[in-house]
Amino acid sequence: MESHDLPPRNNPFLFNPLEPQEQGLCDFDSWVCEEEKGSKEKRKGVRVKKTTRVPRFAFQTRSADDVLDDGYRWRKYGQKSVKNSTYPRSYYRCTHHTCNVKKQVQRLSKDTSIVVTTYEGIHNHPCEKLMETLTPLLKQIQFLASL
DNA sequence: CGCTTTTGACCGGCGC
DNA sequence: GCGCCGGTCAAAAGCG
Repeated sequence: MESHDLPPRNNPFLFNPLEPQEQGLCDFDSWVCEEEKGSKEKRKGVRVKKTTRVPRFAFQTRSADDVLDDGYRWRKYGQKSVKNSTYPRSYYRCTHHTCNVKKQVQRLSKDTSIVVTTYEGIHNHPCEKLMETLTPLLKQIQFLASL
């Protein structure tokens, strides 16, 4: 475990990180975006399965910490070791009921200090954690401003 | 006590 | 059809 050259929780709060112009704000070394995963488009006989157009995007960051705090709450639901990688890949899901955003975290075997995070889907709810931390501050600001 | 993580089982797709 | 591979489930353990 070497020292990461990035602070652990320096992620900006991005609601939709698909904006390319936003990437200057974040610490992502690189990022990839796929519009859809067309794997489920296969038609079996009569019925054409609903085209699951799930936006996916991945980025990799240089961090000693596997799970970087992006402001959402994630529940881990699986972990698998993949081929060509000495390290396992972890699967997380957003804990919000109405929100089934998934992400998977994988550490490169080549470079241990790099973590690849792949998001799948877009959050359909505001970031609670941001609001959580912001609300008391806003109240305090309002209180001070009323003096 | 309610949430999380852990971990092996299970399952579906794909190549042979 | 079979076996590998990757993704998910779910039961039990763990933790604040």
